[in-house]
Amino acid sequence: MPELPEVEIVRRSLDKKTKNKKVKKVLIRNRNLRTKIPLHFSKFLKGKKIIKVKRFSKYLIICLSNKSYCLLHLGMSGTIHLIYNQKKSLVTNASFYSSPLLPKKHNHVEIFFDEFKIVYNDPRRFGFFELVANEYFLVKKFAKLGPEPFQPEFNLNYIYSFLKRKKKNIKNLLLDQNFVSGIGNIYASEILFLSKINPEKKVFFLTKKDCEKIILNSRKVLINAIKKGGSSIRDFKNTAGKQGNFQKNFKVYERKGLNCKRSNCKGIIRKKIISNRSSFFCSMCQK
DNA sequence: AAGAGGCCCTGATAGC
DNA sequence: TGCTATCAGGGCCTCT
Repeated sequence: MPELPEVEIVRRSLDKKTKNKKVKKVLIRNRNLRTKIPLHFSKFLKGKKIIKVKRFSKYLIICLSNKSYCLLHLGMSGTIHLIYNQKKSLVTNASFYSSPLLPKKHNHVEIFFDEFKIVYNDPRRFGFFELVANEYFLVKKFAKLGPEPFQPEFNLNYIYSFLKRKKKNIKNLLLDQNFVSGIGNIYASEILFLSKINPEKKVFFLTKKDCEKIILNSRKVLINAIKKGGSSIRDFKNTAGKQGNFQKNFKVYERKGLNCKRSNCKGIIRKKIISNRSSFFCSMCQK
C-alpha cells in the first residue's frame, strides 16, 4: 500500500485526532506482524499522552508524553481506522465501538482513547510496530535512511556521490531507501515517466540534466499525491475509510497497453518486471 | 561489496 | 463451481 504520500495522509488525521489525548487501553489481538509486537507494548503506551504524530519516510512516529516513541510502518497492506465510541461511554468496553467501514478480519491492534479508538488492520502482516525509548535511539533508527526528496540534502552533489561506479538501474536506485526515502514502486514509475528516463537506464549514464529532473519530479509527484489524498490501488484508505484520488493522475502505473499521455507521443505504455517489481513506462519517450 | 533474488503473508483476480 | 497460478503499493536477509 503505502508510500510516503499515503503515510503522510494517515499522519495528518492521526495527529489531528490523537494530539493531547491519553491512551486508556491497548488491545492486541495478534502479535505476529512482520516483527513480533513486544510484550511490554501495552504498558509502554497506556496512560501516556500523544504529543504529536510525526513521520519520516514511510514510518509514522507517535510521540509520547515521556519523550519516548512508538513507530508504525504500514508495510504493504496496513491501514489505520478511527472508530468512535457510539455510546459515548466507558472506553474499556470494546463492543461500544462500531463502524461499517471497519474490516471484519485482521484487526491486530486497538488503541483506545476516551471517545474513540484507533485500529490497526493489516491482512498481509508486513507492517510492524517498534518502541523507541528516547530521541537518541530515534535518530539512530533513521540514521541509515537517505533523505526524503523534499530535503535540501537531496541535491545534485548528493546524487552524484551515489552514482559513481554504480551498476544498478535508476528504477532500483529510486526504490533504495538508503539512497532516497519515501519513494515506492508506484511513484518510482511516475517520477521516471515525468523525467523521460527509461527505468532500466544504468545510473552510471545519468546526465546532470537527468538528475535535476529526478530531484524536481520526485518532489512534484509526491506533493501532488499528498494533495490528492494519496493513491488507492486496492488497499489504501485514510483513517476515515475513504480512498485517495491520485490513482486518477497516474501517467504510467497500471496503464499497460494504453496510450502514452504525452500529447505528442504515439507510444504505448509497457509493463516490465525489473528486479522483481513491476515497472511501467513508455519506451518511446523514456530514453 | 554491490546487487540480484527469495522470502515473510493473505487476498483478489485470471485462467482452466 | 472450484481448483491452481500469479500478482500486489515493502523491506530484510542470504547468496554470489
